[in-house]
Amino acid sequence: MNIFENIRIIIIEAAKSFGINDKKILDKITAEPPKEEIHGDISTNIALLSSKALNKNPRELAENIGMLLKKNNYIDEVKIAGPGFINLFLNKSIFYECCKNVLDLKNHYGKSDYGKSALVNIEYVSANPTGPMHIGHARGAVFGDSLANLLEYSGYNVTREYYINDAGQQIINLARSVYIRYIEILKDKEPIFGDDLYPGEYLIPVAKSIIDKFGDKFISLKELDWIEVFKEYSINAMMHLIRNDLSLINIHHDNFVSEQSLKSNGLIDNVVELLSKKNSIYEGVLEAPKGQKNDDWESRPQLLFKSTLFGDDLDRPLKKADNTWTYFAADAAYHYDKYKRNYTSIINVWGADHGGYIKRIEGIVKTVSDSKINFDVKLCQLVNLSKGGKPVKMSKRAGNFVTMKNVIDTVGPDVLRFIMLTRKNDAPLDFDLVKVKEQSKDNPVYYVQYANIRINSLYEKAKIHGIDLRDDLNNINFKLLENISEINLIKLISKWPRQVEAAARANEPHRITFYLNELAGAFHSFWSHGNDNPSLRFINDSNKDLTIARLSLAKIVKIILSSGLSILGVKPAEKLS
RNA sequence: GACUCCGUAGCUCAGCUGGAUAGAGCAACUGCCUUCUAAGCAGUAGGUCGCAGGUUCGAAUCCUGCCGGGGUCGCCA
Repeated sequence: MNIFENIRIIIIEAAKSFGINDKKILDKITAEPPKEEIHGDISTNIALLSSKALNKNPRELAENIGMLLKKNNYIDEVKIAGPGFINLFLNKSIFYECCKNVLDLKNHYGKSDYGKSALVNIEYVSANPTGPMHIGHARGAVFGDSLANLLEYSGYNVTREYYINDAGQQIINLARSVYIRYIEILKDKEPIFGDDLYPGEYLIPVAKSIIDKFGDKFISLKELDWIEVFKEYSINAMMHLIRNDLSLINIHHDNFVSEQSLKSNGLIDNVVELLSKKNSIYEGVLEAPKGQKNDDWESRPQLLFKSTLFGDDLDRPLKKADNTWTYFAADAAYHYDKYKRNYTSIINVWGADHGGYIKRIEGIVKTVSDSKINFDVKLCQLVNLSKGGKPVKMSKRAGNFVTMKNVIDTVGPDVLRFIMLTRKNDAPLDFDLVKVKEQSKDNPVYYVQYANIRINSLYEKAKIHGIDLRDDLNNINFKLLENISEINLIKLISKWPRQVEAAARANEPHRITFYLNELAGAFHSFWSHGNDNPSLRFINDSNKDLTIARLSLAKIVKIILSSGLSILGVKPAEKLS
């Protein structure tokens, strides 16, 4: 039950009876909570939107529509304000019905069929298989996974996908790095790594596993003869490592797509053929890059995609000088493949450093789909890691970068996931390894979790009074909840479904975090009133009906906390640690 | 130089895809512990929404141009 949607339907009916049938206007009619409480529970812009079409003064029209709306049982009072807003003051009964609805639906309250089972593909993480995940990867991973949860919760059919960059130079470098470790072990030789290689010790076990299987047969062979074996073993080992890291924060992709497989199964040829048919590629010569000296720039005709048609500053090459495909060509094939798999929406979660890459891929998606599918790229900004206020410096060259696993070992998976969603994706995020573990109201994780812990303690207290909140209670009289703090809490509860929908529409899971913070705040607020005024405590020995109503309210909060946290991928804390 | 994100209270940030007198939390100040856990709550104060135009009934939000900050800009992946 979404009371805002219910009231909106009533308003639309009213609009129709005033002769407003233009779908464009009807679709724009809002029923939303006003910023200020004194303006009522729901505000609608219907009069402002339709005054022109009806050729009437908006305030006068608002008066007339308002009189009609007032006849509805759920609407106690109607006030016209400003240029022609209609403010509705709802009868409390609708909010009490909403409470009952939550208890009936339990963790289904807030779920919707908003997405109408549309197929959505979310590609996230896609870390290069050259080493363990570091803390920067974690943000995109958590964001993407929570977005997937959010969209599933909102009725979409979601595929969680990982694109494995298992081709190209970096994989050769990876294989060479493992070979150096191989030689190190077999010949007891000090390893020397070039600039592009990977000196991390995590490659030693990979070399060992190759020795276990093949012995020392590669020592005397030329690179050409060992490189493929080393590539395969290294990629498999690194993907195993990454999947293991991901499972620590409960991330499991449905589908892994290999860049190499796109190259070998001819999909690139297919997409190039299609782009050619659509007249989107040509043989051309790019200008030398501006603003930087041309060290080895060579002007030559090459196969280009017309990405400038989509706002890119250059048309982008599909083939390198050695006649092999570029990374972009493979990625074009990858997105063509997604299109062919019938997704209606494609969402990519990338690091902010890939911002310049959006337009060319958007161009590909638009071209191959004739602009028929939704395409959205969510960029995640940097994570500034610190420890007790001191920045943690990371340098890959020195090899002292902080891995995601390090952080999980320090703060736990739930804290990591929660904190990663305390900022919107395009804002930088501060992550302090000490602060996130503080048990104080400054720490949003504990603020929210503590609400759940308090409710758990209520469950225990209730048992002593012979009430088992795990059961479905009958005859709950929500009307007894009349205190302003209770009403505020109930009103916030009634907003949950529309918050979920707004978050899903914007692809912004952080809104769930902010809502939960607000919900926890409203709960703490009421709880504390019990300190000042014993008659406002949840458990009231002299009034069992009131006690049951209040405990049910607590149960409702627990249900929503649990739903919200499950979208974030965080387990509710059951007690203080 | 181009592209992109950001600029909102002293600090950290929200702001429901255009709504009303712009909101939280820190920090500051004032109260609240014989308690269902004070790991919390109530209250006070704090603003030219970077600047200037434009679009309309109405702009923090959309458009244009500046100013300031971050990021990106390979035949790398």
